[in-house]
Amino acid sequence: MTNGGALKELDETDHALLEAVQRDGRATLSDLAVEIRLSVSATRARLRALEEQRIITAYAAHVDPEAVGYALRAVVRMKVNGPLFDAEVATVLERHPQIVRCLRVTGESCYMMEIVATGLRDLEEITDDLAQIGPISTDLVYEVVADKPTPVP
Amino acid sequence: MTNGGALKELDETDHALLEAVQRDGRATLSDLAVEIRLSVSATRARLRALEEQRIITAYAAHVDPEAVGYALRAVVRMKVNGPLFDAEVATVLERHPQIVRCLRVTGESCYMMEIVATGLRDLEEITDDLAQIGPISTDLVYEVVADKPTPVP
DNA sequence: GATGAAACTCTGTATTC
DNA sequence: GAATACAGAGTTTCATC
Repeated sequence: MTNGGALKELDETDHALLEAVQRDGRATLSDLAVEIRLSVSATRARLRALEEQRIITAYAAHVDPEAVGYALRAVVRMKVNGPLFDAEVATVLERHPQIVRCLRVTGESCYMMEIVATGLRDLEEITDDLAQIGPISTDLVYEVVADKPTPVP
Repeated sequence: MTNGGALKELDETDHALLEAVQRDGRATLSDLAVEIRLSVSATRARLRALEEQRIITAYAAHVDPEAVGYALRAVVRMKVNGPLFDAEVATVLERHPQIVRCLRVTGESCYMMEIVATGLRDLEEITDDLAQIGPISTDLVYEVVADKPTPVP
């Protein structure tokens, strides 16, 4: 029987594997095997285990928003008065795929969102929608200074 | 000669390809070819072009921070008085891989950061370091409500 | 965890529309 | 620009040690 969920301690080799596959998600098993100094089959077994334990949650290509036409990136903070605005927020998130990230955080019931937009007009449309839910404050992003993978301690 | 950089209009097929490869970064060319209804060689040509134009910037595995021991996630906003604190910020980013994201934004010369930490003690160590650069405000993240790929318009 | 053989995938080149 | 086809190299998979 396969063990789909049980958490095991991650050893140094697992850490190296996670590090490698975050750096290059398209690396072949053979590449990874060389990197972590294991056979291909052992590498595959470990990678599978990490996937099945949902430690690796996905593999994805990164697309540069600017290169596909989003000249702007903004951070929007939104306060909500009541306790549960999950439904309203979910609706807006579904309506606007350009809200690429949304966090619910402490401090005056805030949501923090990251939005990509083709221009100010485009951004305004989304923020107008958000402002219906609660008071917002919008900051434009000058630069993504860092966007790093999860470190493996 | 190959065309490494020139920007071309992306058509529907390119959009479908970007969408597919963001959803599954490990999909084989054959998989992608089926999905976008093109031959393998045409699919490969388009994927190459997207990579060479730096529209696809990377492929990466996503690792769940919680699953590798980071119980906490925090958003830290930092104000800096002077104009260029890039060097100081770069140093802290290098010293703390747990600062997984850093944006430079409008509004009182702010940096916004996302940090993963094993606990409050761990988080405190990083925020103490940041507080040396400028005044900070820290919010804990209750929930990552959404983390979506770049939409292709 | 390693090995090796079979099946599959990728890459480059050539041909045709 | 795209489809088809072919071959060699590389990769994955699985049974076996």
